[in-house]
Amino acid sequence: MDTRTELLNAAAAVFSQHGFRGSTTRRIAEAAGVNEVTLFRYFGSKEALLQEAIASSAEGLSAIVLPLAPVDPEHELAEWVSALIERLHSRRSIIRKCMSEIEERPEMISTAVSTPTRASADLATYLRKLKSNGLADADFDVAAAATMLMGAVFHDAMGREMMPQLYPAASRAPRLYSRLLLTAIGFKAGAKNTDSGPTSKKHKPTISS
Amino acid sequence: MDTRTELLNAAAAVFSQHGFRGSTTRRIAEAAGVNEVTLFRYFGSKEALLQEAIASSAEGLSAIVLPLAPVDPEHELAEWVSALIERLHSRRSIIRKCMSEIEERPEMISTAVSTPTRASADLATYLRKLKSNGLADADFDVAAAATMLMGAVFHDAMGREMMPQLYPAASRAPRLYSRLLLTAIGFKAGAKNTDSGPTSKKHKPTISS
DNA sequence: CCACGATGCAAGTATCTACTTACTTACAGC
DNA sequence: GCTGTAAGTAAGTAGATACTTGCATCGTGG
Repeated sequence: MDTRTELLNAAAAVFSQHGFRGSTTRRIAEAAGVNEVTLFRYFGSKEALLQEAIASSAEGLSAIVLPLAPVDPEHELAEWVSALIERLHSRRSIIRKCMSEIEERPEMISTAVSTPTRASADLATYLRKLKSNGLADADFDVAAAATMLMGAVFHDAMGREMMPQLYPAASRAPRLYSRLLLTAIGFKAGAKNTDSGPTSKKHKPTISS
Repeated sequence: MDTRTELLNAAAAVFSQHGFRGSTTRRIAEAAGVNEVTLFRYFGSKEALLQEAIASSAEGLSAIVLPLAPVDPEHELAEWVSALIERLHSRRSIIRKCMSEIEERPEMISTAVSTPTRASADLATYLRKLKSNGLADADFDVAAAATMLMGAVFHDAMGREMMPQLYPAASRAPRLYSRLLLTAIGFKAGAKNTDSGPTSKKHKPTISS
C-alpha cells in the first residue's frame, strides 16, 4: 500500500480510539509507520488528514439494502437488521467519536451522518410499501416505526458489549426486533407478498381499522 | 454558591462541550470564575475534578419511574417515555462525551452507565408484569421489547436535532413509540388492568380482552 | 552515472498543558 | 489587633503539540 493510504488508514484507526484531540500527528505517523513530517507533506495539516480519513473510512463498504418490493418481510427485515447491526458494531468506536465531535467540528463529520440517514430513509420507504400493499395496518406512523427499529439496531450495536445483560442473545436479536416491529405495524406472521403489480390486492384486510 | 460547587458545575459544563482532553484546567477555572490554582487546591488534579463533576452532574435529578403495577399502560408508558426523552435530550452533550470517552477512561465514566441500565431494567420489569397479568402476549421476548423502546428513546433524544426529518413530531413521539411497542407485544388498545392484586382498583376496564 | 522524487532525520519554534511554588490580599472570629 | 483560612497573583517547570526548515539518503528512470 502506498504511503498516502497507509496514513489515511492509520488516521482513521487512531481517531476511532482517541478522538480528534487525542489523535496527535506523532501517534498517527507512528501507526502508519512513516515519519511525522511525511504526514504534513501529504496533507498539510492534521485537520485535513483526519477529515479525509473519516470520509474515506466509510467508502468501499458494500451498501446494505432492502428489497425494492417487499416479498418476505420477516426474512428480509431480519437480514437487513442483522447486516446493519454487524456493520454499526464493527464501526462502533469511530461512530461514537464522530457523534461526540460533531458539535465541535460539524464540517469535519458531515459525511458521517449520511449513512444512517440513508438507512433510515430506506427503511421508511420499505415500511410505506408494506402499508400500501395492505400487508400492514393502514394507519401506522411510518416515521415512528422506522425510528423504533433503527433505535433498536443502534442501541444494540453501541451498547451490547457495555451492558450485555440487557439484550436478547445476539444470534436471535435481528429476528426478534424485526418480528416485534412487524407485529407493531399489524403485519401477520408468515404472510408474504402476492401482490405483484398495481392490480388486485387480495390480502384479506382482516382488522384494518 | 461555594467555590467547590462552582468548580464542579463548570467542569461538567466544559466537559460536556469539549470532552476530557478539551477540558483544560484554564477553561474550567475561567468558566467557574475562579483562579486556576484554586482548582488544584480543591481537587488536586484535573482528572479527580472531572470524575467528581461527572458523577455529581447526575445526582439531584428526580428519578423517572414506572408504576410498580401497570394500570393504564398506554398512558403510563407514554409519560415515562416522554420524561425520559426530555431528560436524555437535555443531557445529550454530556452523554455523547461519556459514550465516546468510556473506552479510554472506563473508571471515570462508570457511574454514567448506571442510569440507562436502571431505566432499561425498570422497563423490562414493567413489561414482564404486563405479560404475567395477561395484558400482553404470553410469549414475547421481554429483553427485545425493552431494547426496542429504549432504542427509540435514545435515538430520538440523540438524533432528532441532527436529522429532524426522520422522526415523528416531538409532541406525538412518546405516544407513538409506546403504542407501537404495546401493539408489538400483543397489548390491546384501550385495555387497562383489572387484576390489581388483593386490593381492588377501580379503573374502568373498557375493552379488556 | 546522474538527476529527481520520495522519504527519513535532526533540530527548532511558538504555543499549550497540567501542575507547583512562593507570596499577597481579604475577610471572619476571637 | 491578631490569627487563621480562603482565595488571588505571578512566575516557573517539564513535557506535549502542530508545524517548519534544512539536509541526508535511497531507489528508479533516463
